[in-house]
Amino acid sequence: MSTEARSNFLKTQIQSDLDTGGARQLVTRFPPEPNGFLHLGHAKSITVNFELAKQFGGQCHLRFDDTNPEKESQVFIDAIQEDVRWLGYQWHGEVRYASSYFQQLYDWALHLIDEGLAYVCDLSADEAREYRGSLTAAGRDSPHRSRSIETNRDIFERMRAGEYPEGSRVLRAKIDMASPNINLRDPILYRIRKAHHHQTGDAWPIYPTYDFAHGQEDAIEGVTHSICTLEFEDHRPLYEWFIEHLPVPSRPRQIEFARLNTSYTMTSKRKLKQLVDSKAVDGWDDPRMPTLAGLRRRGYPPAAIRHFCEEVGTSRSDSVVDVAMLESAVRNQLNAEAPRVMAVLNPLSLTITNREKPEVLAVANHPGDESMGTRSVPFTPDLYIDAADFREEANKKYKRLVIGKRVRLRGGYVIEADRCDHDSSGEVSHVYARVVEGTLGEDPPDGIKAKGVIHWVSATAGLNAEIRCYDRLFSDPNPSKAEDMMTLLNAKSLVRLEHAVIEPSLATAAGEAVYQFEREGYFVADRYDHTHEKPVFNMTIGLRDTWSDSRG
RNA sequence: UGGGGUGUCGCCAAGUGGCAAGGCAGCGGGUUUUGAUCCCGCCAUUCGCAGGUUCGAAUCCUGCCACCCCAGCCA
Repeated sequence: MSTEARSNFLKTQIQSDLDTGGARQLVTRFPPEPNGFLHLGHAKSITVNFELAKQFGGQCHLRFDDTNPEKESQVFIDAIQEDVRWLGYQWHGEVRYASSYFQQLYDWALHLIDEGLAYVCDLSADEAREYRGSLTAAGRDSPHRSRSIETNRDIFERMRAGEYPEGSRVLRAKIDMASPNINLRDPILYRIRKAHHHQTGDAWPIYPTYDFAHGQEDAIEGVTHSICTLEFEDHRPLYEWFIEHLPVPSRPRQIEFARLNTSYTMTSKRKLKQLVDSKAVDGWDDPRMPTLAGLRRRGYPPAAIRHFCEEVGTSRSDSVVDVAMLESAVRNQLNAEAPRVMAVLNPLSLTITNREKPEVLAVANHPGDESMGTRSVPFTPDLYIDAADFREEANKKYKRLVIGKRVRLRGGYVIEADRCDHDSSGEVSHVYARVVEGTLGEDPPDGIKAKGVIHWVSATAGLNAEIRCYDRLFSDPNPSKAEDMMTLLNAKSLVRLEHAVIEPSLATAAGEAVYQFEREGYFVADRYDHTHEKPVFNMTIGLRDTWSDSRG
């Protein structure tokens, strides 16, 4: 996969700004509000900001945009930092908080009042909405718009002192109630919130709004390029208005890009919460969730997520990226780095009738990377193979074990099946086969080659394991467009296999270690539930499959 | 019907007046002790539509059309 940086409008613009001296060194920032868990969409934003800083030799800050205490908490602050680090990024300097700038923001609000550019408005929320007008009709001036500077200063200072109840008044910028851009119709700068803040405690009874805070936060930190998503485009004139009318230490610039949407996925916080609350999934870090915690538990390597974000590109057009692209990035990464092992998901007993003594085979850990070495795999007379790998009879396209035919046991001998037993319901319950001598690392001496290769595990030395097979959470490519997404849930998004058997080398697997179970897919030792006594693996992603039972 | 955006292969996406990159998906073929990987090949005479300017247009102009965002004291 190419890590070659492809051109995009952000890089072009930044290069131009750097060339013309608009900025000496690039400074970006990832500014989440600590009110929820990070998901794939955030990963895109994180990658964009950190990679840009890396590419241009600049720096990227992590700043919590914590201006609305009622929705925020320390739990999210901690989780977000862990997720950003897990993704592979380290922000420049200390973690920053919008709340650290509350005093400066307050002083700047006073500055606007003194300049006659802000006023206290006593309209209720409902009245304010009515005065704001509509998309097609201009708004009307608030009756409090012409208060004197002295009066505004006095009331605002009392707001700050906590003298008024919530909702009783707000501070507004005096811009233009008739602007076709509704964000410019005297936007609210401060509202009264008698809420305990996770960082500032009870120091403030008033809190700045996003619009009044964000650009100034950027300016304080020397952020040169404030990169956000398209829905903030209409806010840019306001962002610039504050920068122009306030004595800020630098002049940041806002640039917007299209947020990442992925098919078969949904990243609305509200809907994700619905999935958790309704128990459709097992929590915010369920392996089927698009949260970073979920992707992590699923076994998606951070490098794969980064590559995916790079490959998808950054543009300004609304789009829905095929989730197959993400899956491809994951396979790509794992193919290179995951050691190979064998595990039988649906065990079928197979007895080797011409062997009595156990043997130990040395099997390569990676077919294309000798440096990954070999491991010992016990080969005993009693084995398990997957039920799907045996048929009493089959056509020529079936390249697995068939009575009277040969197949190679991966990493071991070629065997030939002789007969099988059936259970009371007629299902095959036991297969009997023979080793074809002289086939360890060699083709059969008689020239009759094996039809294919199947994986296996010693029944006596193998370990029982729980394997959780995951599939896409939704069966529809566009769940977020649906009236009721719950009807679009994939009923088979989780299949628990309680009786899988894994090869003994896996006894020492560490939590979060990812392996390729040969011929099946990539599986990760669950970071919470996996123990050496009771192994639990999650299916990260299956191997690419260009063959299906319908063809054979 | 106000304002702001976006339209290039099934899905992303480069391209910035000189004659359509790349990835994903798909389809052929080869190698293979994973029906994986890997390797080779195929996959837009055409850039939302219609006009115009130009020797030359996806790129410039005009007019349409479609889709997305905005009326929180959320971010």
